[in-house]
Order: sequence, then structure tokens, then C-alpha cells
Amino acid sequence: MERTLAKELPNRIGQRVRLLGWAHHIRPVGKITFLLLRDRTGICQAVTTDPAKFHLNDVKRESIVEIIGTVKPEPQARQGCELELEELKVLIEPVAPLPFEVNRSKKKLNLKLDMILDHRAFALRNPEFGAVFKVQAEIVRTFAEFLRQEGFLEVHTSKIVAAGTEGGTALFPIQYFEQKAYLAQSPQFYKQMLVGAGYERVFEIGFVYRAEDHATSRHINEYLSLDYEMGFIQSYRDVTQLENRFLKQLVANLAKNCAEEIQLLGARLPEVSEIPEIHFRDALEVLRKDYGRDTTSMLDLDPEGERQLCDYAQKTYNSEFLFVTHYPRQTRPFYTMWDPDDPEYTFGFDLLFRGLEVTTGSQRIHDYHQLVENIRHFGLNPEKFAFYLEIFQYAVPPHGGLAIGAERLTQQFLGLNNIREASFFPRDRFRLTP
RNA sequence: GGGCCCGUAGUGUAGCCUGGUUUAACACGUCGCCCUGUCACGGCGAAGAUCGCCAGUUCAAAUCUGGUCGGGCCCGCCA
Repeated sequence: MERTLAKELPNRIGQRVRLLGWAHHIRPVGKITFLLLRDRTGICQAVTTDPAKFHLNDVKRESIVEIIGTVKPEPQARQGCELELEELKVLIEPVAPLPFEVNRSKKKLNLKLDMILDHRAFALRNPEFGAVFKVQAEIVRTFAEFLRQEGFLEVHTSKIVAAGTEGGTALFPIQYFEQKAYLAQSPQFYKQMLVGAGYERVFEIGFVYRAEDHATSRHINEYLSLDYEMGFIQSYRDVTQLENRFLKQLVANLAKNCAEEIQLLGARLPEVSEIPEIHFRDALEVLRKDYGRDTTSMLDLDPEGERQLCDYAQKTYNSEFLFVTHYPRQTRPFYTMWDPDDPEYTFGFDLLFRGLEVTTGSQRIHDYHQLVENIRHFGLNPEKFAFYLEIFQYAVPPHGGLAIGAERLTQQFLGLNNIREASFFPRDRFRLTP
């Protein structure tokens, strides 16, 4: 007898079906007992007026069971139908007490994050914890699908690198046979090199590593970076406008394909129209005038400033997104193109979403001599970057790109308190397992 | 790297300031009994904690002090 999935039950009314899954909840109510069975598609209800016949009261929660029965319409059941239990077999029983319940709401459970992460695989059985990653999968899927539509090639570049790339961020050193190497903090150089290689448009979805000693609700040391890089652009706006269109498609796809998960998590999807942009200089002026901030020595936005600018964007443009553009030259990496009309500022931008930076990008320098000059300007040695610079000697088109933190985007879409909730097995300053 | 905060049954908390009527309380879970429409089911009962660990103060420490280990949040930096 073929397996029927929980979600398919309403299409099987009148039929005798067989289901496999976990005993999510056994709820005796007088002479009748309900068995809630959970599989990858959801939860369905079986019922019997003879629980003793099936030894239902001896079935432990989270046992794997096989049930057979006839589907009958039942307006009082959540699915509008339920399974009249005819056979029940316990296939696999838990051999240890459950660390906590998985059949209650996240709010009701009120678990400390550490408890969730210590028992991560088990915790994901809770539909709410699990739903986060169905949404994340849709985010990643849409990113790839959208960029393929736009003529981008999906690439995968090495995460083992020889040189410290962008400076600033700390790198994890690793021993690579007799050489010293590092875990990549970004696919930055490689995606630019592949634009120069003639692919023009590439995107990459891969983990990157940052050895930052931070401990906050928005940082992890290994995160999934959604990167793209595109050649033959007119300006950085080609890059930001593409992201704007991606976000439109993403919200549409989430509404269509993740409605249940969004609802379960109590999340609200944002409206995406034309995302407003603000010059860094003007952003500081807003912070100074509207929020009373002292911006005299501000070369970058602090988290409070990011929240305030999002508040401003909401009030002024009715947008939950805001591009902040033209960051000062000294705070952006050496490959960032500066504004020739205003050389203190660059064509580098961030995307803020609900108070948090979720994207960094820029137009890059494509002229070989200018790039070498800027590496020196930052006090770095161009010889160290020879592998990267080589292709620029052979003509690279004007190009730009960006990187989105997948976990951060998930966190912001779903209103999660901590980025670790949006990572299956997060790596932070102290956590290396599971 | 800097600052602030938290460790009490399987889980989440109260009690701690102001040490002693505490036999360490409550909710969920677990176990037992009852309930024919539950979906956070309900009712009655039971078991379950040497209060993170070590030392000190005291007649007396979950409670005060110091150390230690584990954890959280914010800042710097970043996605």
C-alpha cells in the first residue's frame, strides 16, 4: 500500500490510506482519542473510539508510526477531514526522554536559544523552527532563479584562499600542507575575475567565514553569502535596481509559496516598490537634524543610525527598505570606485531593511592602473594581489555587484530575534557543535 | 577587545535586595485515574531539584562576598 502524505488527506476522502510519520500528539478526550501525525508536509489527525485496541495510550510522543485507516469528512477537524484509525504500528520509539516538547508554539515553549541549538535537529521538528528554513530555501531558490532569468551564470569559487582579501575583517588561518592559507571571507575577487573572464554576469551562493570576535544577535562567523557581479554597467544603479527587482520577485514568491510558513511565524511581508536611496552625506544630515545625532566624526553608520534611517525611510517614503549610497572612501575596500565628481565618496552602497544592513555592494574599479594606485593608497602591496590584478591588465568592463547575507535577510523577513535562529547549525564565537 | 546582565526539577520561570514559618513555589512535560470532538483539551492525584561549581562570612546561605565555569545582550566591526 502506497504512502499518503499528511497534506494530501483532503484529496483522499472515502479512501483507505497508509501514512508514515511522527506521533506529534496523542490527545485522549474521554472514550475517543486523537492521534496527530506529522510528516514533512504537515500534520494530520487520526481518531478512534477504541484507543485500547491500538494501545494508543502506550504510544510515546515522537515515535515513528505507521497508520492505516479510512479518510472521512469531519468539519470539526482542522483539515476538514480525518482518518478513522484501523491499524497502528509503532515502528521506532525514542530511547531517551525528549529534551522539550516540539508540539507547542515557540511562544509557549519560551526556550532559551542555547537549548534550541544544543538540540538543533530535534528542535527543527517543531513546525515553527522548521518553517524558518522553508522560507530561507525559497529566498535562496528565488535568488538563483531570478538571476538565471537575467542571464547570470551560477559559479562556485574556492573557499580556501592565500591572501587576506579585503583587509579589516579577521580571517581564519588554516594549514594548507606546507603553506599558510585562510578561509575566504568573501568570493569578491573571484566573482570580479569571472566577469573579466567574459561571463559578464555571475552569481554565487556559498558560505563565507569571518573570524570576528563579535557576539551579537546579528553576527555569526560562518554565513551564507548571496553574491552577484555584473559587467557592462552604466552605474552602481544597475546593481541596486537589479536587487530591487529581485526583492519584488522574492516577496511575490514568498507570498505564493510560503504563505503557511509566514502565517505560522506571524511574519509580515514588506511592500517593495521603488526602493528610495539616500547619499551618505544626506543620511548624516537626516541623523543630525531629525534624530539629534552628533555626526561630526561619523564615517560609517552605527546600528542606531541604521535603525533611525529606516524609521526615516518609513516616514518619508513609506518604505521598509533604503539604499544608502556613496559611503566615504576610507571606509570601503580598495576595489570600490570613487565618485570622480566628489572623490571623498564612493559608488558603494548598503541596503538597509527594517533597521539592519542586509546588503553591501558597489561599482568596482575596472581600470588596471587606477586599481593598483588605490591598493597603494590603502597602504597595501599590489604584488600580494597579483593573482587578482592579472585579468585587469587585459581589459575588464565597468562592473559592480553586491552580497546579501542570507541568514540576515531571513531574520529580517521573519522578525527573528537572533540570526542563529536562521542558521541550521550556526558557528559563533563559542559554538562549534552540533 | 570594551560595557551590562543571567545560571533554581526534563523545559520555562518565581523566590535572592531585606539570610531563619521553605517541607524551595508555579506553569508545561512525565506517570496514574476520570472525561465521546479535542486541536495550548479539561478534572483529580503522584513522582521529579543536594538552587552551575569551589571557597569564604555566619549559630544559620538558593539568598551575602570572592573566585571559577557556562550562557545572554549591547557596542566596536560587519552581511
